[in-house]
Amino acid sequence: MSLKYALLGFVDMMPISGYDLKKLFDSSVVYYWSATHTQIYQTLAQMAEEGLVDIEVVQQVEHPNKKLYTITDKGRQALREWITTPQELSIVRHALLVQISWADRLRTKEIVNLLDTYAQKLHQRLVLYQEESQLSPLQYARSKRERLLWQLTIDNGVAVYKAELQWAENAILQLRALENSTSSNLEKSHESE
Amino acid sequence: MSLKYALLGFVDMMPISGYDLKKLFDSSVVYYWSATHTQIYQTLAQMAEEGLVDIEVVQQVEHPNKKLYTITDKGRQALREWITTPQELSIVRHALLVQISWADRLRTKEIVNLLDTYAQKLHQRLVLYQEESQLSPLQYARSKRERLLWQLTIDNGVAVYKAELQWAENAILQLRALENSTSSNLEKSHESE
DNA sequence: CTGCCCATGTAAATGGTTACATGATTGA
DNA sequence: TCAATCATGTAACCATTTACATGGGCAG
Repeated sequence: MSLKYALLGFVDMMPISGYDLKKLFDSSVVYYWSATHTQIYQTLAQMAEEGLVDIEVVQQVEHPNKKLYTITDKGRQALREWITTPQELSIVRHALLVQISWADRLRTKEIVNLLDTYAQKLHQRLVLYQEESQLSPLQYARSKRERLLWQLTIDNGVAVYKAELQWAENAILQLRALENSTSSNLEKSHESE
Repeated sequence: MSLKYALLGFVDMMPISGYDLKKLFDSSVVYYWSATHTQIYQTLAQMAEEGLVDIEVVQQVEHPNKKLYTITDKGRQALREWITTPQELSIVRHALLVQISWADRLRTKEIVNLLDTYAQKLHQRLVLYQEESQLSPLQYARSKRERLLWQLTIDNGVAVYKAELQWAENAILQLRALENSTSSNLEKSHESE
């Protein structure tokens, strides 16, 4: 369960509440994992049971009380151990590709539309990352080395999304080319074979 | 739930059993989704309840009986509708990037090791896809157009994994460069700042 | 006075994996 | 005789999402 260790790393930087962890996870810098507040609160509770973190309740007047989580020695040790354990390649679940593989039922126009919508979303995401990588948490890095590591995680997102974008644009070209070649001597044909 | 429609597309090609669907999903051609047999059997049962598929039990002597699933008109309609519905970008859950982001605790050698192990796995996967794309189910495509679409799903995997590979190799270079620049006038230093 | 921020939680459902179970056939 | 293939399933668990719940402070 990687979420546990994603959280633990932040807790190791500073005592922090579940609420603030959620905000960090929503920032695009932590693009490589996401979680709902429900899951974060529950995972933190579980980590406390396992002795990886300690809880300190901070009384507040103008706001609801908050729980600050602090890493323990056991937590620090568990984190270090997990970090060095090789992980399997992530399992791919790519809804668009499921659609593409059965899209022969659609008109070329519709398929191109699917790909184009996808490309637009990729483009938005890319812009977000490239902007974000200039500002924000990267500056809180405690060493040049840590900043490089954080930059690398963003670079990964940029690299992957750029590859997907190129793929989508190229896919559109190939589909159009096929359409032109097969319906070249027919007016507005919708036949597929 | 994309699994339902991934299954439905195959069922629309030919009457097929859960067992054979599992085999298809395990072939690397369907790289974009995976499922255990448990999940496939249960999803098929659910699809039957919803009236998307019909079940025919085939009695066998030398082997256990099997259930052949056939698509219904309702199923065909549901599939077409889902295919044209734009999906959100997949949620990224990238365990290696969680490790990288907290890896300042490790020696450069250990980080490089992580990246290198990852790169090797990517390489294996890439070889698999590029081999597989020549043989196998691609030949069962019912039209030139369908074959192009299936090829595109494989191309996507190849493109993404190539991008990740380049990223990993580049990351190793950057880490080594940083190490050389910061410990240039120290013998075997392990300091990070 | 509307809606967002602060801050945490419970309950229920969905999606997915792992373990356990059966039992005949076939090839090394 | 050992393991794999054929073929399906249940039960329990883990991971994650969605919906529901509370309640004061603060800005437009």
